[in-house]
Amino acid sequence: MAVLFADVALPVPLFRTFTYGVPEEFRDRIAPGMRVLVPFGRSTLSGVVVGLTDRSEVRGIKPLRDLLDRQATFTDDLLGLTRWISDYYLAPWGDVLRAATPQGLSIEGHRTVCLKDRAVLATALAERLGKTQRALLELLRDGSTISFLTIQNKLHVASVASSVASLEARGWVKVQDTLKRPTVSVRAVPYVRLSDAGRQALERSAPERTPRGLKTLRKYADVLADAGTVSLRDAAEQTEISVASLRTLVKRGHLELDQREEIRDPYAGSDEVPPSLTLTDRQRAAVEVLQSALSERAFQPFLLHGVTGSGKTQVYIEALRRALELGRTAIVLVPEISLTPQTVRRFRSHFGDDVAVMHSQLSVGERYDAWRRARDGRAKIVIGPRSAVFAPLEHLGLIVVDEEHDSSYKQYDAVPRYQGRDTAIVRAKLNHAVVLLGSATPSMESYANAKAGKFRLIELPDRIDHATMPEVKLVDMVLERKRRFEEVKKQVKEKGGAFPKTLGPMSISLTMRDEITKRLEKKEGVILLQNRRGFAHVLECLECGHTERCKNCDVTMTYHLKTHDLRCHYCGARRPASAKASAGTAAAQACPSCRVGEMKQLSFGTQQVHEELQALFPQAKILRMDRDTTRRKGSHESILRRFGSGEGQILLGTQMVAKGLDFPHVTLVGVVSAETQLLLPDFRSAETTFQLLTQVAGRSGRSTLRGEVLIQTVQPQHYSLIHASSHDFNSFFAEEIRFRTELRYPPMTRLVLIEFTGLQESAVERRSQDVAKMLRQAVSQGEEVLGPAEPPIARLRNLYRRHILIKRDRRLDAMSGALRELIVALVGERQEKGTGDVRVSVDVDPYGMM
DNA sequence: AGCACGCCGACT
DNA sequence: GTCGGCGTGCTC
Repeated sequence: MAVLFADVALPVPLFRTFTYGVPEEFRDRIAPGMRVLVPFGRSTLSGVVVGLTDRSEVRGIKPLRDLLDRQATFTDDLLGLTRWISDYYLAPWGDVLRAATPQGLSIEGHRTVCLKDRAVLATALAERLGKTQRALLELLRDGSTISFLTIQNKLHVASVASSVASLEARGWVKVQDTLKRPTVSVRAVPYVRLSDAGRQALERSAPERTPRGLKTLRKYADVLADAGTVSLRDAAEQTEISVASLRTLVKRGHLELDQREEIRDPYAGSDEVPPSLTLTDRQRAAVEVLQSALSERAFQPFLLHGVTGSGKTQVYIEALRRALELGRTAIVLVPEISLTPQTVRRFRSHFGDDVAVMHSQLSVGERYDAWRRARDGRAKIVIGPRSAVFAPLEHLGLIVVDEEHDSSYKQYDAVPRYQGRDTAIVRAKLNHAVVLLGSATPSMESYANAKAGKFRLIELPDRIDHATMPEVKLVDMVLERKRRFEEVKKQVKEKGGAFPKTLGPMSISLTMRDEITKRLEKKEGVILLQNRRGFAHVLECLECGHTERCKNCDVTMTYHLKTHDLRCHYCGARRPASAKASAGTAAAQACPSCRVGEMKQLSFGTQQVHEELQALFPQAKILRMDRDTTRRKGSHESILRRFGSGEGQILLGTQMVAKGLDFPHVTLVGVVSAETQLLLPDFRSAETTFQLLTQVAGRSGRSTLRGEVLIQTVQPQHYSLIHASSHDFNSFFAEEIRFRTELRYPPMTRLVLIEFTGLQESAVERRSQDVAKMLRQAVSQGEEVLGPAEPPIARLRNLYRRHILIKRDRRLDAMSGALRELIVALVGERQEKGTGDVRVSVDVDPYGMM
């Protein structure tokens, strides 16, 4: 076949490819998967060749401008995979390919303007000009060349193109197309460390009386205590001292500087001797099954359900070893939050430089190098978060998805909104590879698949070290409040004085307080989980713990302060906040269930819990770990190190403390409020609650010391809590799947969420109503349209929001027909930012629907 | 998405 | 009479 035409996918919101002519010079080496530079309208874009042909019907074909690769960036299987994502998640293929392109390779085209001749400036400015044009000339006055984008930002105009065109037509300015090729190269970077002189200077002055001149140095030394040599940039970032100030310290001789070649693999050289693997019988059996699947070289999906501490990672490692022995490569997907140096070290200790790590926190150069190592076959295992599913490995034999239930596998905030785990399964299918999903708390989707025989189920029901599962107790906060009340009453009686208006902070119950006290006395560690994601407003009865749920959707209803009503954000149903809402008094609302208690809005912040704890245990050192305290690089590890070394007795944190931590001295894990998760207005709230509690419970008693877990809740009778406390996944699954079936939620159905946002609420409402009407006309058997409804966060970043939810029967194939056409049209619609405009986005298989 | 084309108000 | 507002349509 004579290669004359190339079909190119471009990053534009169009569900089609474009055909370009292939110039003579490229014909012998162009191949699908290569990136090319093509003229598109007035601009130049970088796209990907997805097909080559010798004939084309298309008229007005332009030749492509340049071939950007010697070796295809995308292998055939990645073209197929991205194509599938494009079809399934309704995202333009070009957008998917861009998301799969390593950052070091993406080429951005810029159009720039400069004065044609400085002499004409005076002439030009003398003419009558529009204000944009005049401002533009002023910017160019000094002869500089500026990109369109920069001009638009500086002049605060939406588009500068017409003004430029007008100036260009009169011959005053010159327009150029420039392409910024990323320059990824080896470069030297400055490193700093404390000099002897600096160390001595610090030793001479007592820490508490540091002279002003040494304050900065002291801060440096404190923050980077045992870090040794760090790059200047990292040092500045971690100490929050400016680079300039650090350089001053260098000048004074307190710090030393040296140049090093930039280390592109930040994990290199950290290899340790691999801990010897002695597999339990269960683990060995699991590996055997995987081994035989690997040698069959056929697509086979597995679900590895192993309780916390059952040694899933060892199974992964053994399976990886077998895959490599068979001459195949592998991908290990881990949740973003778990991709710590610790995790990486674990794999590197076994596979050394065969491992490449892809991580969003790596620099562009590091990421590019990891990508290239995989592409060239120098790395055989790629570890990374969701996006590592695009690792350019050939001979792919195994994909491991650790913590497969983790919601971070779903991209929700950008196109393509793909599910990394599901994409991994498809990739494995395309490559005749084995995919291994692992979790202590499998997602409903995966476990249902296993039960249906679509996945092969491997169970690891025992903890590896014969440690017993911790004892989990539910603390009934309604009872605790009564206890507290009685206690206060007693105090008032004994000591006299007025009865306090409030009972004070109540996030730590008496039971919890007593248990923490015991641990502090025994010098054992305590981990407290304070999940603060409960930002949706929920009303709860202080007496019986009752919350209002939607009759159609059985999700928690969200309280709206302004209108004083409760709304369901799935179907849009609303009703007054309280049946007998008191007319005059805004405060007291009686509970419709027990008729006694008051419905109150719940909220506990991390800060508040921290203060309360500190007041209860003034002598204890409490370490906080949440997004605020771990923002800086390395602070995550530093907090954990301090806790591990016994410097802090209580570790208080968000979800972060639930995952993978292993501290033998921890014998108590406390959950401040199970409700923050459970009451989220989301059909998955029971599932995520079960998962979170099981994960966090696994942190307790990781050694010979028996662990205990206390979960504070106002609904101790809730099945997700009961089954979490008895470590009974199967019962939880059975109960939850019944609920999902009854109310038609995944995995029994598939969802598509359509979101409308805009500055004008009326416009958003109108548009969503119109679309809902059209969708209702387009649906067929087994499909239903819910909404539009106001989401719990009804206004976000100044934009009003509405949601439409489409439920489709699970047995239906991928969307097709009128419904699909309609939604594709929505995605391809112009998305302007004007006042009256409404943006539409589509999310297939959505996760959070807040 | 960009960008051009094209039709209407307000400023020289 | 032009400048520039954004509605509509196209990009191989």
